[in-house]
Amino acid sequence: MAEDNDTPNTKIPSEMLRAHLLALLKNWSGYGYELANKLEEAGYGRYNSGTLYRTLRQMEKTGLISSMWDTSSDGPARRIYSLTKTGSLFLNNWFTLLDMHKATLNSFMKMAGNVTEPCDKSSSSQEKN
Amino acid sequence: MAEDNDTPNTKIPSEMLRAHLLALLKNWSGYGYELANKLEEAGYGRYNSGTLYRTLRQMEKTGLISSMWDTSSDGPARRIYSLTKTGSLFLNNWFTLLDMHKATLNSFMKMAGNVTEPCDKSSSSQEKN
DNA sequence: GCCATTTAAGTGCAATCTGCATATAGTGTC
DNA sequence: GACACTATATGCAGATTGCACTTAAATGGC
Repeated sequence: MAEDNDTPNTKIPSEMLRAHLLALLKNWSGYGYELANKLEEAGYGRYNSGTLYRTLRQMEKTGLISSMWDTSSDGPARRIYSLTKTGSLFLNNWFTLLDMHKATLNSFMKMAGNVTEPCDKSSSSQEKN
Repeated sequence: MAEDNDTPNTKIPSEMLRAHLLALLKNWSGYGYELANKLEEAGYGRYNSGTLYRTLRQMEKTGLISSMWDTSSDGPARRIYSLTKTGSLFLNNWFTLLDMHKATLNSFMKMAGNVTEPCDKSSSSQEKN
C-alpha cells in the first residue's frame, strides 16, 4: 500500500460512502487507515485520506459513530471508531430509504404514459384532482 | 397547490432528487413547477423552489437534461425539460450503482465476523504481525 | 546516530453546493 | 391599478468537497 494512488476509481456519492463506513463498523471497531484499506480492497479506490478522515470526524460529530484513541499498538496512535446506537438506526433507515427511492424511481418512470393529453386550460398541472 | 409550505417532509439526498427528476423526465417532458408538484404528490414534500430550479439548471449544465422555453401556454413562460441521451444513461447507471451499493453494504456487514483472521492476502488490514 | 519510508491522522483553502429568503415577470380577476 | 397565482431565478451565509500539504510516531537501512 505504498503507492500514493489517491484517486477512487469508482466515484460514489458521499452519502454512500458514509453508509459504507457504517456498514463496515457494524459489529466491529476499526480505525481510519484500516477503513480506507477495506474500501480499496472492495474496489472503491484509494480515498484521499483527508476526505476520509474528515468524513469520519463529521460522522462522529453528528453522533453516528464514536471514537477513542488506541495507543496500545506499535505505530502512531489510532483513532478507533465504533458504531453508535444512532448510527445503527441510521444504517437501517438508509436501507429503507434505498428501497423507497428505487420504488419511487420505478413509479416515476412508469408514470410517463399518463401525460399524453396536454390540456393546458386547467390551472396547475395536467391532472389536477 | 397554493400554500407556501416549502418544506420537504421527507428529506432525501440530492443525488436521489436528481435521480427522481431524471425518472420523471423519462419518456416525458415537463417544466419545473410541474416537476415540483409531482414530487409533492409522491410524498416528497414541497421543495423550496429555488433549490429545485437551481438543481434543474445544474443538471442541464452537466448535460443530463436539456431545456427550451415554452411560450405557447397562457401563464408565464415555462422551461420545458427533456432527458438527454446522457441523462438516460446516467439513470441506468444509477440503478446499477444502487444495486452495487446495496451489495457492498451487505458484504461489509457480513464481513464483521472475520476480523480475527486476515481472510484475503496479507496486505495491511488489521494487524500486520 | 541519521535519514527515508511507512503508518496514521489532521489542517488549509478555493471551489462548489445547500437552504432559505427574496426578486422578477406574465396572466387573470376584481 | 391592486392583488393573487403561476413560473423561474438570484443573493448570500454556511456547509461540504477535492486536493495539497503538514504533523508525528515507529521501522528499516546505512
